[in-house]
Amino acid sequence: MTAQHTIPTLEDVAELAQVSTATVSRAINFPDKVAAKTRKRVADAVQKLGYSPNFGARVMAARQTKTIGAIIPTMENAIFARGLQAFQDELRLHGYTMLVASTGYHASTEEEQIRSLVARGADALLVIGHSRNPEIYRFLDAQNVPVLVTWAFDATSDRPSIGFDNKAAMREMAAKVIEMGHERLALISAETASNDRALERHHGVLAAMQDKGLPIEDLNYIETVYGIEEGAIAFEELMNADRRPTAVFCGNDVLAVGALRRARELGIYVPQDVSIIGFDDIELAQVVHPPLTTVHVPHREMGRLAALALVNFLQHGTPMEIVELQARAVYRDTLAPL
Amino acid sequence: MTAQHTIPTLEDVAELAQVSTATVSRAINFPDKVAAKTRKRVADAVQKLGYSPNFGARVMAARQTKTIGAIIPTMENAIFARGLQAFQDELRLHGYTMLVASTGYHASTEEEQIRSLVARGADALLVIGHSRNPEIYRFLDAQNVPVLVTWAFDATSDRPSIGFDNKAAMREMAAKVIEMGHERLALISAETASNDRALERHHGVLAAMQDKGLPIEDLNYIETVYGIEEGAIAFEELMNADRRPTAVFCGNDVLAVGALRRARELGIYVPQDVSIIGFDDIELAQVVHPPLTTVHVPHREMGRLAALALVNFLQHGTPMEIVELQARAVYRDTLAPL
DNA sequence: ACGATTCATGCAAGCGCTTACATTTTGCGA
DNA sequence: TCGCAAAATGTAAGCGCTTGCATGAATCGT
Repeated sequence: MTAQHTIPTLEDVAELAQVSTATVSRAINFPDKVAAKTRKRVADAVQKLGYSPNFGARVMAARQTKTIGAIIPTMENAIFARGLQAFQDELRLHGYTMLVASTGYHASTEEEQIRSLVARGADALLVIGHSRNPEIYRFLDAQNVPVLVTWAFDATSDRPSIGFDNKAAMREMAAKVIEMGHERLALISAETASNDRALERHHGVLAAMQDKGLPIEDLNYIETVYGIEEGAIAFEELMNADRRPTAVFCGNDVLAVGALRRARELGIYVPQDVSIIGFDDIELAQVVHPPLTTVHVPHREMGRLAALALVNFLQHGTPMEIVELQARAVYRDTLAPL
Repeated sequence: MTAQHTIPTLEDVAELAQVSTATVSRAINFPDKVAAKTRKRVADAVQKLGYSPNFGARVMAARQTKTIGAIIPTMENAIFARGLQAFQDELRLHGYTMLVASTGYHASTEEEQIRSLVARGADALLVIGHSRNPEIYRFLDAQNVPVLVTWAFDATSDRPSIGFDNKAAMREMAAKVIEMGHERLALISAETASNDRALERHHGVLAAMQDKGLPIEDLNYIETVYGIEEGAIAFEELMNADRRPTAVFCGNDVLAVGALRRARELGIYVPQDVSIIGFDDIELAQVVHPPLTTVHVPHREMGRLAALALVNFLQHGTPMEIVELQARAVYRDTLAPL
C-alpha cells in the first residue's frame, strides 16, 4: 500500500529542480526572494515528488515552530471547546498553529503533556488555571517557554493570566440566590485537588453565605468527578438527606445538567421543589429543560485575547499582562424565589 | 520572567555530568545500557538543568515519533470526543501519543492539517470518513504515512477502515419509523459536500422509503451546517411547510437536539405531534427531554480498535483491515407510532 | 556602453540528537 | 595475578533543514 520509496527531501527537490537546496528552501519560505521562473520549477518538483518539509529539521534549523500548545483538562465536554476554537482561530490569523493535549484532570498527565508539547517545540503554552507543581514552572522557565494561564484570574500571581474571578462570580450568584430566600444550600463541586477554579467557586458560595449571615457549616457539600452521571448521583444523594436543600449550586454546567436530569427522573420539579444553578454557560445549558440558570463565562473572548497576548509577546516581546474579564449571572428557569 | 539563559541541550547535560553526549542519550533512552552510577549522575544533571530533549532533533535522528495524528471535523461537540478519548487511551498504553487537529468540516483546512501533522512527524494518521481529495492520499503515500479511516465503513475501498455502515444503520431506523405508520418524512442533514457519513445517512432514508414503496421525492430534505441552532432553524422551516412531516430524521444528534428545542419553543409536542430521530447517540441524547431516539454508534470501541490496528501496523507491520462494527437503533421517547 | 547596484543563487556551517563502531573499563575464572 | 569476554563509554557521522556570506547575473543611470 504505502509505497516504499524513501520519502523525498529538500535535496531531492533541489536535484529535480536543478537548483541548490538553499534556493529550494527560499522558494518555499520566502517566495519573493526567488525568481519567478525558479519558483515555478521548484513548485513543480515539490508537486511531483509529493514533498513536504520535515518539521523536525525545520524546527531545529529555524528555532521556532509557530506553534502554540494548549493543555486542557478534557475534551469530552464543550466547556473548553468554544474558548479553544476562538483561540485557534485567532492564532491562525497570525500564522500560528495550535496543538491540543488533554489531561483528564490529572496533574501528572498534565506534566507529561506539558513536557511533550515543549519537546515538540511549542513556542508557547496555554494552560488552564494556576495550580500546578512549581517544578513545572521552573522547567518552563528553563526551556524559555512562555505560559499564559486562562480560565482563572489571580491578581496576586506573577504569572500572566487572562480570565475571570471564579470566586467573585459565584459569590454574586450565591448572594442573589440567598436574597431570593434560599437558606438550605448545597454545592456539587468538581474535584478541587488540582483545580483552582472549582475551589474558588466553592469559596464563592461560602463567602456569600458569610456575607448574608448564614452559617457556612450548613452548606451541604459534595465533591465528585466530572460528568453528567456523576452530577445525577450527587444530586440524588443530596435529595435523600433529611434536610433537603432548596437550592443546589453546581461547580459546572455538566454537573448541573446531570442534577437536572435526575430531578426529572425522581419526579422533583425544578425550580418549584428545588433550584439548580450551574456555571460556565455552555451550549448545553440552553438545550436542557428548563433552561439552566448559570454563570456565563466569556469563553470566546478569553480565547481570543489569550491568543493575541501570546502572539504579541512572541512577535514583539510585548509583555503579557493579567487581564480580568467579567463573568455574569444568567437567569433562566431553574432558579426561583423560595 | 522567562530566564534568558539559552535552553539546555544534551551537550550541556553531558558536560555537567562529565560524560559524552552518547552516554547521556543512552541514559535517557536505554537506562539499562548505562551503569547505575552514571545514570544517576546524568539524571541529576538533567534535573538541575531542567533539560528536555529537543523533539525535532530526536525525530530527525531517530526517524520515528511515536506520535499518531487524528484529524476530526470538529471539537465543538462531543461527537468525536468519546471515540478520540478511547483512541488516545489505547495509544498511550502502547507508548504512543496522540495529536489532534480539527478542520471545521472544511476540506481545504483538512488538507492543511494533514500536511501539518505529517510534517510534524506523525507516524500515522487517523481520519474521519473516506471522501477527500485523492491528491491527499497520493501525498500520504509519498510520505509513507499510513492512514486509517474511521466513522465510516466501505467494503469497496482499498483503504483500511474501521467503522460502521452509515447507510444501513439509517435505513434500518427509517424502516422502523415507516412501519410505525409514518409516511410524511423529513430529513435535516449535515452538509454532504465532503462528508460521506451524511451522504450515506441520507441514502439510508431514501433506501428505506424505496423498500416500503414510498415515493422518494416526498422526502422533505434540508441540508444545513452543523449546530444546535441550525437544527432548530431547519426544524422550524419544516414545520412551516404546508404538508408537515410526522417524522423528522436528523443527520446527527446535535441537529436533533436543536430540532427538539425549537419544537418546545413552538409548542409542538414530541412525539405526539411529530417524531424526531437523531444519529450518534452522544451523551446529549439522554439529557434532553424527552430522551432522543437515535442510532447508537460504538464510539469507544471504534477508537480503541483503530488505535490497536495502527499500533500493530507500525510495530509489527500487521496489515490493517476493513472492520465493520454495528450501529444499532436506540428507541427512546421522541419516536412514537403515528 | 560601463561601472555601480541590486537581485538571484550557491556554499557550507551548523541546529541537537541518535547510533554504528571503536575504545576503554570491569568482572570473573583459573 | 593474568587474560578475556562482557559491559560501559566515547567518537563521529549523519538526520533534513535554514541562513549568513560569497559569488555571479541582471539592471540602471548617465
